[in-house]
Amino acid sequence: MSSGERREQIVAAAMAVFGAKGYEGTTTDDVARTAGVSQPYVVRLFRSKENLFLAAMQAALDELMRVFRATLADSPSDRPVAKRIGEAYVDLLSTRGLHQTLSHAWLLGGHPVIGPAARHGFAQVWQFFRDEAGFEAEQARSFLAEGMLINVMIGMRLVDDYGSDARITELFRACFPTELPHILDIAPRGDEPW
Amino acid sequence: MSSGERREQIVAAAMAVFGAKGYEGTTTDDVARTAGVSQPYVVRLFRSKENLFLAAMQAALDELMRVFRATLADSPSDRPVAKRIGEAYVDLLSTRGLHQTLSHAWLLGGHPVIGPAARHGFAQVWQFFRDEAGFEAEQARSFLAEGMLINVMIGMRLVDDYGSDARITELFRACFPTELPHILDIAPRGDEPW
DNA sequence: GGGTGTTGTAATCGGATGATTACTAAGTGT
DNA sequence: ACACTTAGTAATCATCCGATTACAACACCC
Repeated sequence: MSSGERREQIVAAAMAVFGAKGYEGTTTDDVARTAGVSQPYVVRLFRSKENLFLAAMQAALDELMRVFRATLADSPSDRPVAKRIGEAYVDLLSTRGLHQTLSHAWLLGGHPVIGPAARHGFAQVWQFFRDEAGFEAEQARSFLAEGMLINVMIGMRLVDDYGSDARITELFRACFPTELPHILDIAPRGDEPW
Repeated sequence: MSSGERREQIVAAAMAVFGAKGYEGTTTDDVARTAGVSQPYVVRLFRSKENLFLAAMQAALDELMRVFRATLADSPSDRPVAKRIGEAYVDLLSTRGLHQTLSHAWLLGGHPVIGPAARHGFAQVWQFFRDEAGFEAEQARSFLAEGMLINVMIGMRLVDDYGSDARITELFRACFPTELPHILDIAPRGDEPW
């Protein structure tokens, strides 16, 4: 296999594992095993764990923006843009680890290398909503806030309590009045690592 | 000093450090040094790092609920409840690490011990908004979402870019139309550890 | 003033982990 | 056949970290 293909494979594995266990909680060996290669090879291809995380974070951002732009592009325009982008965001749950890798990155603001990269990526997302999607500042803020709540609910594995805890069930119905079955279908659950 | 007082002191230190560096990113020695005691003593008082994190998370939740209930109790009622609780939440930024310790906890859903504790704590917060504050489900959801966005902005150290990045400046003005100076005053900045 | 419990530390251990080194195997061009 | 590059691993190293042990200082009580 070419090293380029291996890199992609490893980045996908890194996104899943970093998302599930966080930056510090993940070992390069975890990623290597998930990708099916040896630990030293991961380090050699990415030079350091820090670099590997940056690659995973960037891949998550790239995929996020790609899907958002595609959603804007093939616009049926029979339904509001915000609704369609929101659905696209939820559909991205099938790209394992994407939301949570970003969530972890957002919390690493104090890290000397990851922090600035995270701030830069976040600013790009804001810019997309304002300039490309045409949202007003207020709408962009509200949209981001909803996204962060979804990230938290996913990261906390709240789906595990859906149906057994009345409060959680109510929260899910408030968040996803229409897409609930889809969410329950594709959200990561407690059976995943950690 | 009594061991009870020491515990409180160490829990406060743990909240600050866990908030800044996350669960896995924090060492028991970090917490010990911040609290001004030796590392073995921290381990002996809390039995394990995991237990120490649970104590810090619980302390953050207790303080959060205490302040929220106090805000409800001494109600001037000249201003809407949601506004006053929102301000109380921002004021809690002066309790170093509270928001971010909770943020990290919310992302540890896959952890066999911390995960269930986090879900339980989160459900309690939801219950407070619904039963004690009298919010409708929709309002509670929206309120939680705003809180999560604030947590992310704080954890990312976005304040560091306020004034130098136009997009970030705009985001802050959208989030805090009135409280901006106060936020810039009390939010943790890049000069803190990590 | 010696026994007993409490607060606290120094020293250390064992396992984990990121990184490095040295090596193998398989192309690829000549 | 032979040099050279590329993909990949096994073995190992140095460091870090959570936990344990053993011990010191001090208070309180009788």
